[in-house]
Amino acid sequence: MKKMTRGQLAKQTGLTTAAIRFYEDEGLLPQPERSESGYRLYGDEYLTMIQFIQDTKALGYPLSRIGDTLRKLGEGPEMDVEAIRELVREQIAGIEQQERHLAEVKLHLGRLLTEYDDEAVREYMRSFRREPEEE
Amino acid sequence: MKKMTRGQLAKQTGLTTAAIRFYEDEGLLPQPERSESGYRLYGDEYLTMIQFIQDTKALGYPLSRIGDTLRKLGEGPEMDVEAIRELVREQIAGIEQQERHLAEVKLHLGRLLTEYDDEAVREYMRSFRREPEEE
DNA sequence: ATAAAGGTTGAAGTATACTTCAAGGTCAAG
DNA sequence: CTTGACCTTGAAGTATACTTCAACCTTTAT
Repeated sequence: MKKMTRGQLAKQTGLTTAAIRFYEDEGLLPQPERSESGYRLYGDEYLTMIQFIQDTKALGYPLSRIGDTLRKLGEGPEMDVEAIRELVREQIAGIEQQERHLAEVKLHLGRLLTEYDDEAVREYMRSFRREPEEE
Repeated sequence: MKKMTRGQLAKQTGLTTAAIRFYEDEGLLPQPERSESGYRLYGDEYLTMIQFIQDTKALGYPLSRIGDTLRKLGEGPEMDVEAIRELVREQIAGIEQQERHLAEVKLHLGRLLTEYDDEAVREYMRSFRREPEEE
């Protein structure tokens, strides 16, 4: 398998080299192999891990938590498969909660476009303004 | 209409009083009316605005952008209704993109639970580990 | 063989979103 | 009429997630 330098990995993933370095420093990514001269050599497993980081970040999880999960996933064959499934289930539950929230907000906004006329939109706008001050 | 103090508004919205102050300082919320003694008095329109901030923040928008939108919404009756509809459409498009992304990630994770057996899960775990280094 | 492009390190800087501190004024209850 | 909860302000501090700087070494192309 061909290994990548940090710059190549950055290009593949859309991250900056500095961001990859940061993730390594924070323990989200394990230290990769090095070449004779000290260059880091990243295998394809780094693409998988970074994909996981990007997906999970999009769900709003902090890097600290992502790092925890990622380290558990990498713990090795001695790790309980059921524990992994549980991690995955948690993640899915989080996604579903977010889906419900999005649907709710979307419904609210959508009504402005479909069910209401211009006067209703003006009304909505008024709810964002201070009422006329009566002295 | 009864007005609230900052603490009451905080309780209603789940924010801290310091966060509300911060939003005012940043221009997300307009300066509210004051009592004789200088206490801020918030009307119900602040509940609407803070709900909007919380919804929009959940979509991943930065406060700066939320502030822009919120100020436009509050600009007054002279603002073009079509411009408001356009803002709302943009917001909905953002939600839909996020929904698609969530569905994709969920599908990927879901397959681990339903379609694959323990060996497949182990395989997935292996993709998070460095391959054995051959010298 | 040299120059540009890209790699290495330690360390400091930035942006976002708040929180916490300090020092004081106000209000409602007992 | 004082105590405690809550309000005010300016200013500094914190957490997260990176980015940028400086100084130097390696690889690739001409």
